[in-house]
Amino acid sequence: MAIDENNSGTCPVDRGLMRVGDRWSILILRDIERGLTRYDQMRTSLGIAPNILSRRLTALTDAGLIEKRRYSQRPPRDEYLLTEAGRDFLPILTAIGAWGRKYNGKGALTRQIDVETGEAIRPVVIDANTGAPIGSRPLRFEYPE
Amino acid sequence: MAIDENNSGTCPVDRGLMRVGDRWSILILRDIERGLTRYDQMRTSLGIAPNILSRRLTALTDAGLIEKRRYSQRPPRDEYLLTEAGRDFLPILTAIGAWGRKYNGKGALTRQIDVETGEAIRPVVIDANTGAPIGSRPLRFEYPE
DNA sequence: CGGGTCACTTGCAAAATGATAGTGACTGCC
DNA sequence: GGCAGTCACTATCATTTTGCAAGTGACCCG
Repeated sequence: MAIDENNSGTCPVDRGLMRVGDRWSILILRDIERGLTRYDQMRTSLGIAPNILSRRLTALTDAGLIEKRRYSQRPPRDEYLLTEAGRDFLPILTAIGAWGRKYNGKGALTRQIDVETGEAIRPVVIDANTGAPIGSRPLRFEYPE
Repeated sequence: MAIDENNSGTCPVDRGLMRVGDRWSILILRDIERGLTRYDQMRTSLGIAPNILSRRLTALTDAGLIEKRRYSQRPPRDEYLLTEAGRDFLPILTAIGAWGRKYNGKGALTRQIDVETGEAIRPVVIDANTGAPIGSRPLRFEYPE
């Protein structure tokens, strides 16, 4: 499916996926979060073909999730950093990770540790209004118009 | 990228994406959540080609996120329902939706309303240990071995 | 000057996706 | 009983995307 440039309907999920709707993009964001901000670091970490990596980095830059920053003039070297939108997406990564651990977690897995408490985080999506986990209270959809 | 059948490394995000790492799969889960559980409902809602829809439904069934249930013997009619793993993924959808609304929310969008309070939900990913939103406290990665 | 690193681009093959048409099992209508 | 219509697909083939391998250009280091 081509990524839809003109907004596709009224679904906010769809709007989100317009920007990060493929596997490589999400894996790239994960790598940047882990500190792998340079082209070759990502290429070897992901095992991705260089042309595909270029394309995805350009797409993520255009989508406003990352930006290129020159960290060395000579030789010219760039790194890719998260923008605010990109950083805002990271909690979703941890939620996907928690789900992946639960349903496909055979073997040893990387964990994220809260530096202060020393404990592994347990990501949960809640409704900030009620504090209740999503799924624990009945919801309904409200469609515009 | 082909969906990797043998587990790819120690990253739980990767493990999660192995199962739902494409746009259509996520959109299908969203549709089922909205009550569109039948083949033709999804096909018209998504505007997806029938062969692709079949393939995705089979993949999601194999991945254990949905299951086929016969709701009519004559004529033979099936619907697709979420499994526990599928329902567990839904909060991530709402988080993606919240992100999509924030960063690509031009125009009227569908919202989810808490039936009891009547208010639109505001999904946030928190760490169940500390109650703090992910991103508000420093974390570090712990790699196995 | 001859490697070596980094960050790519180019060309081509392989795989996935998408459009369109067709199939099979029925129901409901006249 | 015949024919249109619905639902849930499958089959075929064109298009698009992905992936591999090789090459390029800027630079540093000995």
